[in-house]
Amino acid sequence: MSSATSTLSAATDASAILAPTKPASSKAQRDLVLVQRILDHHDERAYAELMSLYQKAIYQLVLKIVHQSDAAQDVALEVFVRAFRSLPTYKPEFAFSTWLFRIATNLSIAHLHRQRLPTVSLDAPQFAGEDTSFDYPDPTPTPQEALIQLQRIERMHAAVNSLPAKYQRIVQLHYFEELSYEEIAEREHLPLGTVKGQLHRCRGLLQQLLTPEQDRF
DNA sequence: GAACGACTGTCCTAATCGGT
DNA sequence: ACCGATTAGGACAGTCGTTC
Repeated sequence: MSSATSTLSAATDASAILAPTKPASSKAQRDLVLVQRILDHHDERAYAELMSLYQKAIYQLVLKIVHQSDAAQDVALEVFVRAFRSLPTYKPEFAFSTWLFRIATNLSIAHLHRQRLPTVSLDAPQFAGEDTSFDYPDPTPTPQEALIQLQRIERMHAAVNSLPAKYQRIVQLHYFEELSYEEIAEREHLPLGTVKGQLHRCRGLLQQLLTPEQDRF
């Protein structure tokens, strides 16, 4: 048994349940028992019971935030997956429901961030009248914008290619293959500080290479 | 000049608190 | 019970001083 599970076991034994800091409601006690059955015996029926108890409420909470039924179903499912995976870290001094709803809220917000939905100020003119429909700008670039973007990318590649070979390598790994500093250090057998320092110098060099003469200083 | 590592800053997730 | 606001903590990126 993990130490986290042990901690929960110790905290949810009879004395802890009977004498918590705040008197637990009957629902909270029922939830604790189910949680304990999952942790101690990997009881799938307890898992299913907890899920059926909160499925509808979690879905409704998520739906309120993400405003899309399909996405709400996905996020609600993710909430249960995340919750049961993190169950050993759950602290029984708080209601299981509070903890679960907190996870649901956070995952819903994270979902919105992933969607990168543009935000609209409540002070925006469209709220002055009765029409509360949103008029989002079309994110698709125009042909001119696409061409400018392409030229920028070509300039960037040319600048990277003019760097010393060892710098090219870590720039390639970090910015094009999106490896973290730690992954680069591991792959290239370099100390982490070296990777950070080299990328720091690379950025300075690239800035010089990409800044036109007349724009400097 | 380059390598290194300590320190600092930023972002994200989870936890907590207080109000309704 | 629910929800918004705030806080804590961890992970990661970035900066800078020291050493070679």
